[in-house]
Amino acid sequence: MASKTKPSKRDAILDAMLDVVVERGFHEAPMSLIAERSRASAGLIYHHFASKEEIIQALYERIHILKMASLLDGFTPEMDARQAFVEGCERIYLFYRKHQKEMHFLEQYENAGFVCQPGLKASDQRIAAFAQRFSNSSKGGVLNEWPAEVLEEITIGLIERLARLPRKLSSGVLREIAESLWEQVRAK
Amino acid sequence: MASKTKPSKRDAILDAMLDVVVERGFHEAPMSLIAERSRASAGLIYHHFASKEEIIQALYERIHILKMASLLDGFTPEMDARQAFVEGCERIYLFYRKHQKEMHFLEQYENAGFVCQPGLKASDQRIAAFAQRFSNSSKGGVLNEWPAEVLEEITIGLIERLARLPRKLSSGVLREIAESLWEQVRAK
Amino acid sequence: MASKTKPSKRDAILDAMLDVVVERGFHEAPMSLIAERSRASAGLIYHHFASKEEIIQALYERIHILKMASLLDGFTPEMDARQAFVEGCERIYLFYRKHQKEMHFLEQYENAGFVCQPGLKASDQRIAAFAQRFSNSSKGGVLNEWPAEVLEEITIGLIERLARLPRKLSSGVLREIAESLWEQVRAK
Amino acid sequence: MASKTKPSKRDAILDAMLDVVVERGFHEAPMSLIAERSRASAGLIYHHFASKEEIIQALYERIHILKMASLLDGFTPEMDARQAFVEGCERIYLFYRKHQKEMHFLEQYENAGFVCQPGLKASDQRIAAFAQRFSNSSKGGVLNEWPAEVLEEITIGLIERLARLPRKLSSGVLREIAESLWEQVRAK
DNA sequence: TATGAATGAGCTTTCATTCAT
DNA sequence: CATGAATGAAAGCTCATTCAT
Repeated sequence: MASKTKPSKRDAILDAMLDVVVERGFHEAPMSLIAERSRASAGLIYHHFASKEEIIQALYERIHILKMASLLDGFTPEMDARQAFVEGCERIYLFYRKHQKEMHFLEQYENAGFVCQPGLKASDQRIAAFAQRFSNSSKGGVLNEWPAEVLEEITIGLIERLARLPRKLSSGVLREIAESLWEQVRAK
Repeated sequence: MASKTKPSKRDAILDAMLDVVVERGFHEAPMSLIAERSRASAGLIYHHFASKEEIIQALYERIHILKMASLLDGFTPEMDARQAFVEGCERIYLFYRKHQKEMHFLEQYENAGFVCQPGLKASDQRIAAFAQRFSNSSKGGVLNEWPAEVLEEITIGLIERLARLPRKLSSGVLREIAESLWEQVRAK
Repeated sequence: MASKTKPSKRDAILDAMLDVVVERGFHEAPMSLIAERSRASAGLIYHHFASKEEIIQALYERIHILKMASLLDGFTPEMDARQAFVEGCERIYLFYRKHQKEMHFLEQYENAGFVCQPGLKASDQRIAAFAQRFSNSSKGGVLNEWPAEVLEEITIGLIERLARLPRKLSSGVLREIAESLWEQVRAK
Repeated sequence: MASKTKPSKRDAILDAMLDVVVERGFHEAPMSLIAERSRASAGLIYHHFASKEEIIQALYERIHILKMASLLDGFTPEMDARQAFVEGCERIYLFYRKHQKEMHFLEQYENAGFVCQPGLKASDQRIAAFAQRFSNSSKGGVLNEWPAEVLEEITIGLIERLARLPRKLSSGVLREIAESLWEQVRAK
């Protein structure tokens, strides 16, 4: 299972799962509802996926890949660090606004005790380049000496949280925030 | 008797629910397990609570109150703004470290589509004083003109995220971060 | 149990059971509701009665005795048969109107598969006299030769049904019916 | 296949419910027993019906329709009133004898506080013709001036009761009774 | 007599999953 | 690829009953 089939139904099932989990939570996401929403019969769902768990994992993978692609999108190691950072923040913010459901799903997935499959992280060498650039200056990066997890929370993590707020930030305020964050985390 | 102020099964049930939800997520939190962990029979649980949902709401309330109390703890309107902010960040961080389970529960609760009942917010006039102080300078507060939700995410929200990281921050780094945040959000 | 105690609570429990069963049926008559309605605690109910079943049986007995007393009330073997019959019908009709709840309970009790305790029937020799009088003429009674059960249904049984109708019959119509019944069942 | 017109589990479930309720009453009719008797799993029952209540309502409907059909069976407005009445009584009696379980169910259903849903009464214009014929003479019917509910109880209602007696009436006695009832209720 | 917390078997119902068609 | 009737273990919950106080 989980192989590449005619996209339509398989994707419809993933879409339905995404909608239902975001609307109602992992609890209260019965397969019968997934079937109804995706207009697929119970049998067909189990033709595409071995179990409910597998649907969730497949959805997680789909979203994770999407997210990573967006993170790297437009980034090249040659860019000016400040510019890369500020523009990156703006790009990520817009991406998250466009994919609020997906990000909400991720949040729940990570909180609800699902085990993130290995093999997804660092699947790309571009990620390594990105991570290297945005690391502590002592490790050759452009950021200050706070722990890496802190830096991640204070930048991408924060942008993610801001994107989940109901109100959309104006591009002016967004840029101000991004620049302020840069001042906060850049190596001095 | 007469000594221990009712450790009461009610609390044991709430404790069990907290543990189970944090360990396994809202899905995978069957009542039978809550019963076992709290050493209460199914019947007794429903003697104290009308439904599983109600247990979760009661737990949410208990935690919310705890959190609010800690937020305000040690705060007086007479304090210097900077000092109140920095010390507040440190206090909140330590509180969150001490109550990681509770905070993990809150996270899940808010993400999983539960409706926070009203009547919990602004239960105290001290909260109003606190909120007034840490509002935009145009509203008489000590902070800059970013939207209130942004300011909340960038301060308390961020501290909460940092506290959820596995590694504990040293008090030095914590203070550095708190001071940096203050520079970021104070009215200029 | 089931002994004579201070009447108040014991009767309150029986009254509550009567009300609840009539309102909601034997199914949907939980002890918790009986407790609430009778303002007695669960413990107290079980002080008075050994089980739920016993409450129902005690209630049945109470009602049965009441019914039998009313049936015989005013009847003497010396009366003219026709007069005894017609007046009896009227008296029974009025009794049933006054005790609609009790009669509704009886109906359910008999239909729902409860086993009527023996020892209640023919507890009185007056009942025997009554039954003898209103039997087939071939057995020395004043009625025609239809089977006894038929005669019972066509007389007392019918009056009972009429009393259960929402609308109260005028005394004129009631008397007409009673007289018509007499013509139908008397020995010719 | 292609021969038996879906003896379908749905009907087996209704049959099982009928048997169990008649044998043991609405209380004491657990779904587990219905499942066992109908040889359907719990899940399948809830695949066909939304709830236990719905099974009972569906059964009530099935029986009600059966009953109405039998009432009208063989009746035409052209028939002589007396003949229609007497033959009708005989037919109904035999029908009730043949469907004692169904009638017992109806009795319990109506007594136990279930709400008969509308939409079942007067579903047929033949019922209207029947009701018109057997109404008070002042309304164009062939019966006397007693209230309609009284006339119903004294005729169909009574026949129903007689059919519920253990002993079967001989056709001679039955005819005698039917003729006697006709004398009682016909317009004079 | 009186309470009500506590029990636990059993209730109705749900739901992930299977399989004959 | 597609259906949906069917399964059965387990879920949330109820309720008659007990017992320490």
